[in-house]
Amino acid sequence: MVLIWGCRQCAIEFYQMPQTVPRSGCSPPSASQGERAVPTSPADIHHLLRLLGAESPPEPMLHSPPTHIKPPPPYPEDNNYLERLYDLESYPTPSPSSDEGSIPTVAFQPPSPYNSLDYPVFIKEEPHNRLSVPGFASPYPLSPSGSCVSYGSHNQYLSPVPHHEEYIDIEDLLKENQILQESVQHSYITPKIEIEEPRDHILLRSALEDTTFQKRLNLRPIPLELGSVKMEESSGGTGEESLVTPAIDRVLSMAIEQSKRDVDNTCTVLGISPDPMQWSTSDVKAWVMFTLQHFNLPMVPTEYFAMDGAALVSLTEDEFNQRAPQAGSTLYAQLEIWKAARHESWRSQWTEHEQPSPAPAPPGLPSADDLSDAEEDTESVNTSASQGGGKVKSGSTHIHLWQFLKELLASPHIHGSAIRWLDRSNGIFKIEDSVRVARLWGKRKNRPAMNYDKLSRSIRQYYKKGIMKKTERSQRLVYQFCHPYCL
DNA sequence: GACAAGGAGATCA
DNA sequence: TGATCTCCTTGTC
Repeated sequence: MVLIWGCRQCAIEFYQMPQTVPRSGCSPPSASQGERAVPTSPADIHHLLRLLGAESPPEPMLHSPPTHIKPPPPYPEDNNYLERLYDLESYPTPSPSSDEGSIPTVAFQPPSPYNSLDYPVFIKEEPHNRLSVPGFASPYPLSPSGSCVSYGSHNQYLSPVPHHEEYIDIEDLLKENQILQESVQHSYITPKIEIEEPRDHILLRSALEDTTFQKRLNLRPIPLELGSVKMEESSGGTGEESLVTPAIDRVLSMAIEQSKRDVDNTCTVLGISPDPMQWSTSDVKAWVMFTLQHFNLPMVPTEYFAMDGAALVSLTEDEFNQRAPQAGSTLYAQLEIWKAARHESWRSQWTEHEQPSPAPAPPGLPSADDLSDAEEDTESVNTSASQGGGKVKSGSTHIHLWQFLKELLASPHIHGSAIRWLDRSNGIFKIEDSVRVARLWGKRKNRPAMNYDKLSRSIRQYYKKGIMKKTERSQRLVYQFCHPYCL
């Protein structure tokens, strides 16, 4: 690995590495204060910036000179020596009165073995020409003038930083600056760095767009914009606290965890494997219908997805859109999450504890076959109990009330006049006909004396269990499933 | 009167 | 033993 260019102004160093290239360029000169380069998951920082809605993300500044490298403007008489190489108009200069706020934070690719993870580490540039990287001490001192240097050939800069009272040879300074610019221009042209074509990472997009976990944890959602994430300046924090890496990693981690839970919950509800490759044709149909319903998307004929999981996985997004013009993208994106899930650890947990083939549905819940047959009259199956193959049909008396209510809600063409969704995405539903719902419940449970008073008492028991709750604006006969029971 | 909320004991798998 | 049923009281609309 050879350092090919180092920029003092950006505190970034480009190394020519066997398999890695710096994919994050300098912070755009137009970036406002407080707008910082954003790290991402170890998977791919650049992909994340693109997937966050950026159709034309900022190009890495590898083939054109940075606009902030230009002759220094005239300076006030008491300017610090180090400030002379800063473009005060295009980039914030570290304030002598504060270490925060104006400290540029940029992507930095430290040499291995300091960065075995092979992705940019974010550092801040501190006063006195020192680089500060959590867990990493740079072996390369900066030039005392603060200019960009190639440490491979300019390691003569080992002297302490001179104070501004010391004598400065302006000719040496200008000469150094000239060398710097030539070096910069050369390094922008000569490196033959192949930038991997980013691909949209739908898993992360979906995870980041889902803010339910942030709401539950009382976190403030981070606004995602084109190619960048604006972070609030930390107020009064230390330098390390101002780094966005831990924060964004935490959000990403929680988002991915949320996706894991969603997948697990859907597996439980549908009784299918978390691995789409193992899905049968009926599993595929069940998953498609479940996803369409979950996202309030228009239904499509299940014949369009009459295929097993392996065939489904091989479909392109265009092929999804051909089969479901209004829902294809969502189905494709959801399948991406599931495809990613099969590589994750929780899959092993599933296979260890729950063998899904054949997958028994949770007691009372509609199985995959059930969901694929929307014409089933749940009122007529109240006497059918466990069936062969390990699956429990929807007529089992061993069923929880909340499951039964969801079963009714899943058949709006049959029970829509008795119970219906008001806000499917938030799990809010309304009992339109309390007598009928209670009668259905009593029929299912073989409790002829069941009435709505008793049923509602059972529903209220769910409040303490966190299964259901009253809506924020209390309405009669309106209840809300708590997450994840609303899935 | 219908419904909400909740206490308390009984019942069932 | 947990989930639900059953009965009850109190309060609100």
